[in-house]
Amino acid sequence: MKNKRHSIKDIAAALNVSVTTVSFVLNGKAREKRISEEVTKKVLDYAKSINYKPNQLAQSLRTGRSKIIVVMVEDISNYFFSKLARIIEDIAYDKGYKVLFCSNENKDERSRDLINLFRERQVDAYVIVPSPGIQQDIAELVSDDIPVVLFDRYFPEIETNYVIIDNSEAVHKASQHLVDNSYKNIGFITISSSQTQMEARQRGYREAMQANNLKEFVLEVPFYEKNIEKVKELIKEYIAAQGLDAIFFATNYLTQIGLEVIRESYPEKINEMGIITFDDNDLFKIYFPPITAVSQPLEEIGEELMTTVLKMLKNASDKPYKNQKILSASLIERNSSFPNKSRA
Amino acid sequence: MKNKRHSIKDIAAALNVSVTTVSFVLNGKAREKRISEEVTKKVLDYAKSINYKPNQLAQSLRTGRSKIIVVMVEDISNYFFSKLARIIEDIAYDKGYKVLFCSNENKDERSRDLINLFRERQVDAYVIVPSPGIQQDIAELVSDDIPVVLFDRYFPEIETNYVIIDNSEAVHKASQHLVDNSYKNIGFITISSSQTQMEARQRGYREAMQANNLKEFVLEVPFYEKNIEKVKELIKEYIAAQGLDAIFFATNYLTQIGLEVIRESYPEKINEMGIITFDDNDLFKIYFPPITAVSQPLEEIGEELMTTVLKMLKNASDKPYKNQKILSASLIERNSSFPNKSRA
DNA sequence: TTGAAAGCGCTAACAA
DNA sequence: TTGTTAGCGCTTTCAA
Repeated sequence: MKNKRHSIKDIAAALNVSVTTVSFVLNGKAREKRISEEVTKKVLDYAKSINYKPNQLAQSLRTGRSKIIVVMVEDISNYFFSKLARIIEDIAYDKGYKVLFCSNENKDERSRDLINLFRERQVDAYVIVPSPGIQQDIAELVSDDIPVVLFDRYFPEIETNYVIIDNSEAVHKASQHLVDNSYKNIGFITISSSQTQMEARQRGYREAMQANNLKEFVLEVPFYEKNIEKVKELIKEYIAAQGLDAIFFATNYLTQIGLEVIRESYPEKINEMGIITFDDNDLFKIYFPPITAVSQPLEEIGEELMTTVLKMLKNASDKPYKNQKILSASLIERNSSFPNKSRA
Repeated sequence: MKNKRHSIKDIAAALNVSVTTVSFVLNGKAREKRISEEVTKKVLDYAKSINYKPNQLAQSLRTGRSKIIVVMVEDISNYFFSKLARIIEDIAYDKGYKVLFCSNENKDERSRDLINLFRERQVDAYVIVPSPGIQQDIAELVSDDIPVVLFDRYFPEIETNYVIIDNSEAVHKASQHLVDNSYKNIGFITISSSQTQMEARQRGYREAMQANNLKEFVLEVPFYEKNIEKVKELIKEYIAAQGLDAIFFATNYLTQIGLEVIRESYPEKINEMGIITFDDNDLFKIYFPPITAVSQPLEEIGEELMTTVLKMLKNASDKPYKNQKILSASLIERNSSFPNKSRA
C-alpha cells in the first residue's frame, strides 16, 4: 500500500507521451493546445486511476505563486479573531487559496519573524493586524508589490489598504446610550496604547462625555501588564475611588477581568451598574445580566478583507487595487446597560 | 527599493565562487567541507549584507521536507481548539516548524479535501481531530508512513498515535460531584454521536447514576441540527418534562445554549439548579453563578501532541515512535454545582 | 579546498 | 498535434 507519489514523468512514461502533453492536459489546456481527444482522455483516466496529485511545491517554485494567504492576528485564541479566521478560511477555501493563521502576540519581533518566514515561502498575500512598531516592515512589503491588507488598526502614515471599523463613532454612540439611560459617572477602562483603534475608542468616549457635560473617567491599564491580579486591583480601586455607576470596557479582555472584579468585590452592583463592552462574545448574551456590546461586523470584515486581497492578487502591480474601508460597528443592546430592565 | 529576491546563484556570481561553496557555507557545513575561513567569512558577510533568505520552496522540493505541520480541528473558533492552537503554535515555532491550522467542521468531505491539499504540499506531519468517517483516510496516511497523531477522539480500530483525555472518568467524577451535593434529578444533555469522546462522556454519566441508583436522564440533541431555536426548544421542554434539578452539558456549545434557555425560560432556576459543563471557558468563571467545568489540560495536551509529532518526525519509519496517551481532565468546582453556596 | 552538474517535479517557450 | 528542453532555487555526489 506504500504508494509512492506519482509524478508527471511517471504518467508520461506509462502512456508513452511527453511530459508536456501530460502537463497541458492536467492543466486544462488540452483544448487550447489542441491535444487530441483520445490522448486527453487517456491521460485524464490514467491520472485518475493512480490518484495523481501534482506537487504543489514544484508548481509554486515554477510559477512563483503558492496559493497561500497569511492571516496574522494578535491572538488566534481571541474570540473576535478566531471567529473572523473561520470566515476568512471559508472564503479563501472557496477560491482555491489556503490560509495560514498565526499570532504575533502584538509583538514586533514576532511579527517580523513571521513575515520573514512567510516571505521565504513565497506566500501570495498578507492580511495583518499589525503590532505597534512594524510600520517599516509593512511599508517594505507594500513597496515590494506584495499584496497586504491591514485590519483592526492601521498606520495612517503609510499608504496601505485596510479594513477597519469606525471605532470612535461606535464608542461615541454606545456611550451616548449609557447617558440616555441616565448613568452619570461613566468610566472608560482601556489600555494605554497609541494604536489607532484604541485611541479612536477613547476619543469616542471623551467626545460623548463632553457633548453631555459629563466628567470623564478614564482608566488606562498599562499595556504590558501581564499580571492579571494587578489589573484586577487597579480596576477594583478605580471603581470605588470614582464612584462609577457605569463602565465602558474598551476591550473584551478587560471586560472579562472587570466582570470578575465586580462579581468578587461588588456583587451587589452587578445589577445596577451600567456595563458595555467592546467586542461581543457568545457568552455575553447569556450572562446575568446579558451584557450590552459593541459588535464588529465579522462577516462584512471578512468578506471585505478577502475581496480586497483577491483583487490585489489579480491586478498587476501597475494598476494596483486600492481599498481603504471603514465599516460601522453596531450596538447590541442587552440588559446590562438599562437601569430599569429586569436584570436577571 | 524593489529588492528582487537574491538566490544562491547571485551570491556565487557576485563573489566569484561556486553555488556549491555558497550552499555549504550557508548550511553551516563550511567546517565539515573544509571551506577556507576566508571564503566562509566572505560568503556569510555578503549574504547578510544583501539580507539573503533561502527559498524554502526550492529547499523543500529538494529535500522533500516542508517544515510544516498541519493541525486540523473541528472549528478553530471554538475556545478549546483555539487555545490549544496557540499552545501548539508556540511549541512548533520554537522548534523551527510552522503550523497550518484549519477547520474541518467535523465533515468528512472537508477533511478529505484538506488532507489532499496538504499532501500535495508535502506537509511533514498531521495533528488531526478526525471527523467521524475518515478512518480510511487516516489509515492511508499511516500506511504511507506520514506522521499523524489524532486527538480529542480516535478510531479504536486502527493503529494510530493519539492524545485524548479520559472522558468517561472525567464525567463520572463530575457527575458524582453533583450527586454528592445532593442533586437528584440530574440530566445529561449531549449530542447524538457515536464518536469516541461523546460516547465516553455519556458512559461516564450513566455509570455514575447507576452507581448511585439514580435515574438516568439523557437528552441527545440531533447531531446535525443547525437550527439553534430548535435545540433551545428541545432543551427547554426536556428540563420541564423531567423536572431536572441539575444538568450536565456534554459540550461547551450545548452549555451556551442551555444557559440561554435557563435565562430566558427559567430565570429563577439559575441559582438553584446544579450546572456542570464539559470544557471550560474564561467566561464561565465570571458567570453568575460561576459555572463548574470539566477542564481539559490544554498545555499538557499541546505538549504531548507536539512531542509525539516531533519524535515521529525524527524517527525513521523502520522504528516508528508509538504513543497513545490518555490524560486526565480536572473538575473546576465553582458555585454552579453547589446548592448552598452564595450563588451571586 | 572548491566546483560542475544532476536532479527534485513542474511549466511553457520553442521546435518539429 | 505532440515533444524537447530550459530553468525555477536548492542540495549533494562526484570529480578536480
